[in-house]
Amino acid sequence: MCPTRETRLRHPEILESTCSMDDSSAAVGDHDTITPTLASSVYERLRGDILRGELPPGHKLRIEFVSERYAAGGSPVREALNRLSADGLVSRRDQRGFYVASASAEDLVELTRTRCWLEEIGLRESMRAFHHDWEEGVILALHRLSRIPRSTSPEEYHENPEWERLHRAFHRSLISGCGSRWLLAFCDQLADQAYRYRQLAVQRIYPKRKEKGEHEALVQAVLARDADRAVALLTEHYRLTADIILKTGDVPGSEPARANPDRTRTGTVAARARSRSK
Amino acid sequence: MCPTRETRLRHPEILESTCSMDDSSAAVGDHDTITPTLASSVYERLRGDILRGELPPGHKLRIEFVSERYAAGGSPVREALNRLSADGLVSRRDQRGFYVASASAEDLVELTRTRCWLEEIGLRESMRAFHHDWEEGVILALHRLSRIPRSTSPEEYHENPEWERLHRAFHRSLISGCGSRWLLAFCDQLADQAYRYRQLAVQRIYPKRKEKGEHEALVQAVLARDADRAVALLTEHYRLTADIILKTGDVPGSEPARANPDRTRTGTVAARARSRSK
DNA sequence: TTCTAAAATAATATCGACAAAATGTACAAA
DNA sequence: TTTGTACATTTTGTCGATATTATTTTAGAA
Repeated sequence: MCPTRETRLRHPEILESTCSMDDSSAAVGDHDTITPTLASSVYERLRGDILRGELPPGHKLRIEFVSERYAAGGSPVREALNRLSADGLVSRRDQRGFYVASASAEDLVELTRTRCWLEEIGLRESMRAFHHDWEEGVILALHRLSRIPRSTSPEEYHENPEWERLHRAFHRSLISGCGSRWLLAFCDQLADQAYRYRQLAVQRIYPKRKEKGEHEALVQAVLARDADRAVALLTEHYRLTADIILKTGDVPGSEPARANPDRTRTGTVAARARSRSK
Repeated sequence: MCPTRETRLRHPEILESTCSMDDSSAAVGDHDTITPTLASSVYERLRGDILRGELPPGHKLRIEFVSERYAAGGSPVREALNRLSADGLVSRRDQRGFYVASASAEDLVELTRTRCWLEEIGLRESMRAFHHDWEEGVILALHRLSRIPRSTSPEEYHENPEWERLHRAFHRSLISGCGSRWLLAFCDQLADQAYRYRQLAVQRIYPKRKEKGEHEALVQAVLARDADRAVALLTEHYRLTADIILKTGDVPGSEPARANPDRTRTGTVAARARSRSK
C-alpha cells in the first residue's frame, strides 16, 4: 500500500517508449501525476540517455550542460541528478558535481551474479506461492514477446524498443509472484544496469542467439513446476548475456579519464569502506 | 570501482552518531568530501529523524517545514527529499509534495521476508568464498558488540547509540564477504527500514531477549562452517525481532490520514503497476 | 627545469522571488 | 443535508542571481 510503493515500483518498462498500447490511466486512476514536473521529465530523459549509452560512463554531468540539453533550470536538473544518484546511475560527490556511473568488466560480473541470486529467489518464491494470475501473466507475456521481432530491420540488427519492453515485462512476470515489492524493485534496478551494459557493448552484429527458444524452455519448466530447472535456465540466460558482452571486449569509460594513477581505485574504495564502518 | 560505490555504499552505520573512534580520513584519503554540502547535511539529519521515528510515517514534509527545521533554503531541502525518496524513506508525488514513507504490519512482514532472503545469500556466499579477513572481521565485530551495554541505563531501557552502531556493524560483517556491493547496499537499505520499525514500536520496556546469546550461537555456527545452521539462526533472529514488534501492536500511521476509503490501497497499487507495464 | 604558491577562472551550491498548481472555503443550487 | 462551483489561500516547482568552493593557470623561487 501507500506512497512508498509509488516511489519503489518505478521502472517496470524500459524507457516510456512511445507508449503504444492503451494508455488509459485505467479506472479511477487519474488520481496521480496528472501534471508531470520538469524535474521528473529531466529525470526520465536523462535516465534514458544513460541507459541507452548515449551519455557514456564517467561522463561529467555539468549542471549547465544538462540544463541546456534538456532545456531546464538548475533546480530541476539538480533534483533529477540527485534521484539518479540514489538509483546508482549517477555518481555524486559533494562540491565536485555529478558523473555518469562508471562501468567495468568486474562490475558486470558482480552485477550478473547478484542478479542471478535475486531472480532465483523471485522465481522460486513465485513458483512456490503459485497463483493462477501469476502463471497466466507469464504465459501472456511470453505470447506477446513471441509476436514481436527482435530487430526492426531483418537485415542488420537495429534495436526494437517494443521488443525490449516486452522482454523486460516477460522477465518481470516470472518473478512478479514473489510477494515482495522490495525484491521486485531491486531486480528492476539491476535490470536497468544490465540493460545499460548491453547498450554499451557495440552490438551492431545481429545476435545469432536463439533467445526465443531459451524463453520457451524456461516457461516450459515453469509450467512443469520444475523450479530447479527453471532457475537453472534463467540463470544461464543471464550468464550467457553477460558473457557475450564481455567477449565483445568493449566495456568502456570506467573513469572520468582524469589522471591520478598513484592510488588504485580498489584501494581507495576499500579504505573508504573501512573508515566508514568503524 | 569508483564513483558508483560512493553512492551505493552509503550507510554502513546507524546515523553518524558522534563518530567516536579514530576519524582519521586515513592515508592519502582526504581526497573526498572535505566540505559537506547543506543538502547532504539536511539529508543525513532528516534521514536520522525519520529512522528514529521522530517524524512519524505518513507525516507531511512541507518544504517550508523542513526548511526551517534544519535552517536551509528550499533547494537543498528539495535535493535531500529527492534522495530520500529514491531511498524509499520518503514518498514523493509530483505537484503534491513529500511524505514520510508509510508503515504497516504487512509491510513489516514483507520487509522481514525479503531481508531474510537477501541476508541468507550474503551469509552463505561469504561462508562459501571464505576469507580470513572476513572471518576475523566477524569475530572482531562480535567482540566489540559484547563489550557494550544494550541500554545506557541499567534500570529502564534507553537506547545506546553505540550499541546500535556495533550491532549493525556485526550483522553487516556477516555478509560482507559475499563479494557483491549491490547485495550489501540492498541489505543496508533493508536494515534501515527494519531499524525504523524497531523505533516505531514503543519499546520503553527493557528487552528481555538474550540477543547476546543469539549472536554468539550464530558466530559459533559460522566458525564451525555450518552454513545451514548459521542461516537458520540468522533468519530466526530477524523473524523474532519482527514478531516482537508486531506483538506490541502499534505500527502506527500507515497513511497521511486523509480520508479516501473508497479505493483500496492494494487496488490502486496493482492498477498502477499494470498500467505501467503495458 | 621542476616544484610551490598565489591569482584567475570555472563550476557547484544556495538563496530569494515568482509562477503554476493544488487545496481549502464560501456560497449557491438541487 | 448534499452536491457543485467560483474564489482565496497555501504549497509546490522553477528561474535567475550570488556566494562559496574547486580547478586551472600563471608567476615566482629553488
